[in-house]
Amino acid sequence: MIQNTLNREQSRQLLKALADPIRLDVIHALAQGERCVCDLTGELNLSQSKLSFHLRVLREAGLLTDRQSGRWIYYRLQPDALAALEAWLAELRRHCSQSATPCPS
Amino acid sequence: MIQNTLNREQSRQLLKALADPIRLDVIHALAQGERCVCDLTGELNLSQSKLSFHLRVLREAGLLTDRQSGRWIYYRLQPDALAALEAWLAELRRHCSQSATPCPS
DNA sequence: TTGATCAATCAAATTATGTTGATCCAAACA
DNA sequence: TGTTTGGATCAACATAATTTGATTGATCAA
Repeated sequence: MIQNTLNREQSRQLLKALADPIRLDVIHALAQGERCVCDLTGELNLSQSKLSFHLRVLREAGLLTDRQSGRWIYYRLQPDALAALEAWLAELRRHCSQSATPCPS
Repeated sequence: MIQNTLNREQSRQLLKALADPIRLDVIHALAQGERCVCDLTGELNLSQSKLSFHLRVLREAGLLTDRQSGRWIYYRLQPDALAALEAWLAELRRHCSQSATPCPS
């Protein structure tokens, strides 16, 4: 996530990745700080392949980054992605309160 | 959307509602201001029942409100819902940069 | 080396979501 | 009234996402 303004497709990817209960559990766990995959499986009580699937979705959306150290892999939240979504939301509500011209127009 | 801090389920509802290309088109259209359903079908080139389905999802998530005037129904964005999501995102990135304690722990 | 462990990946089965066309309801107008 | 129009809803179908269990590759320790 380099730029700060998301296009429609980028924001959709982020939103879709976030819109799942298990992935929100992961996100909340990582909001406390970086964690190893093996710790997450225990903490969230998930099967290994299930967690791995959801981590991949989040990583490919740009919400997480990972680093390897020995045989362990550590994941952390990518704050830029969250900030970009925030900016996108803020932009949306700038003009939205304007009333419609009555139909039939 | 009364309160300002979302729980996990509320944020998931909002995110899920937003995570769809057609619904994002609707959201972007309404970000310009209120619109009548009949205008939206034309503007977004959607069948009536399809648009109605997606409007319902957005409305039930709390992202839109509607008002009736004669036989037309006008939808608008609910800025509080967007603001609540923004706050939720901001909270997530507060502590997320802390490194993990190395495994095995 | 060999065996054990961490984690990614795959195919098959399951579940959840979105689409379509028809039908229904209420408001407006003749 | 009867008819038209805007919009919601429904059931059947189509598509997409998730879960599961098995397999694989890489790292490390014995």
